[in-house]
Amino acid sequence: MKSRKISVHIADDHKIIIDGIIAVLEDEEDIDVVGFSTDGTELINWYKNNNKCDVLILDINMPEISGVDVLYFLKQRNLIQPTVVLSSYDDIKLIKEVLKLGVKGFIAKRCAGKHIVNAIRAVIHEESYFGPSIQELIVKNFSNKTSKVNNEISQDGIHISSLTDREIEILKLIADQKSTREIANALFISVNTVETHRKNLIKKIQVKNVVGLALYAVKHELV
Amino acid sequence: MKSRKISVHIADDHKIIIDGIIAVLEDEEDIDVVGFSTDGTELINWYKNNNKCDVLILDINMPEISGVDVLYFLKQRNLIQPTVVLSSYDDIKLIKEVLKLGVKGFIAKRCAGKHIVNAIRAVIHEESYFGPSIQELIVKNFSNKTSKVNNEISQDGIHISSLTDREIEILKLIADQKSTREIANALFISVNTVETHRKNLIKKIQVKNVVGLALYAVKHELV
DNA sequence: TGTTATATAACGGTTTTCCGTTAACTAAAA
DNA sequence: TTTTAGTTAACGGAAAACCGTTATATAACA
Repeated sequence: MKSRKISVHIADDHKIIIDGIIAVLEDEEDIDVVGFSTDGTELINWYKNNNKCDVLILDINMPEISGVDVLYFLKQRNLIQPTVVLSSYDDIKLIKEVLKLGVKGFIAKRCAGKHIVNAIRAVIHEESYFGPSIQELIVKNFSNKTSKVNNEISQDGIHISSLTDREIEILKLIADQKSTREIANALFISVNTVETHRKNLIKKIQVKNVVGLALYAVKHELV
Repeated sequence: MKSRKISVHIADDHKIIIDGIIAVLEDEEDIDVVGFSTDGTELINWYKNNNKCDVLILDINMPEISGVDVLYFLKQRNLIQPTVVLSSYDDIKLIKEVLKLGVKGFIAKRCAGKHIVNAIRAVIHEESYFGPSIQELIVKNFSNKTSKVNNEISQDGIHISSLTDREIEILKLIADQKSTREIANALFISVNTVETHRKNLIKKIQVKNVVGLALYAVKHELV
């Protein structure tokens, strides 16, 4: 009656995390780590070489080619498969994006290792698994849906989900060292409009200046 | 003839890394993980409660109280002990700083897990252990000591070691969203001087504006 | 003893950011 | 159908950042 082991590929730019996850999974008899990648390019090449696994453990924040980029690559080739996404920070927008890409597992890195095991077992059966902090976030997001306090400050600062798409777009460009004029030209809007957006961002995020915006962008992995 | 196990405490704000290291160390019969902390405050409290371990595995980049802060705390209380420092980025200034604080082990997180085991075995015997990339960096730093190309651009951008202490000090304050006037007041120097430093920083680091400086500061864990 | 690196400071001019406020248009939601 | 959220836009004034350049003092180094 014993079925085949679950094969897992791990992608993370920190080798130490890969080794850690491998070590955690070694204790699980039904799970087998069949490969790993330390950046997005490596992972994509792994797929291009027709390698396969049952579950992909995917870090979002990798240099050059990010985890999200990899997911878009997989979607393009109809290779989307059971995946557990790892992220340093909770970000409801990111969760929504990877959810749309068919990802069912989502875990913050600060969570304990056992959650990875749970997540693997869940996604292999097409079930969803969210780490504890993510669950909270989703619940909060749903309950806030109709409330008017969406833009108010929570105990740990404003959440990125309260920024509009346009604001995030402009925030990214600011964090890319673009001046207001450059942003205006890039988006075909007025300099005044960009200034308004910047002003609103500074107010919403509650920082002092563009430096604060850049730090926020880094923290939420927008750069 | 068999001696006591080496007791280890692990401090890292990513629980998943802690669990990973624990799993890696589980395979080692002579090493025992006796505790862990997910931030600097927790770790300091652990020491305040008179807990002890043979080797401390210490992540540098933790929120609120950083690994370096913890080392200063330990130094103040003459509690400096065999320590392996973990860092996401190589930074010769950081290495020098922790070396001065008595740290003998230094590993980049991108390194494989086995290096941690090697490092633990080294520092417990008062020997030094540097991960592969760190070794390279140290060698490069020594060979560059007398050369004049110290400030030139390497393939992956300028290295933090080419910034002076004062520049790093000012860079930190800029990344802390302080204005030029605020920095001048804080350091009891002229606004003009701070502007000169900022200008030099932008030129040296090859960025466009303060946003670029902030990003650089984050990348090199100065914030 | 020159040479170099570092920290300090000044200055005039330009550009950009910052701040408050107002307002029009649109699409979606109550 | 009003209300709300989001995007767009404008304006005037203050503050800050940016840029090139120059210059002095000091300490360390060759």
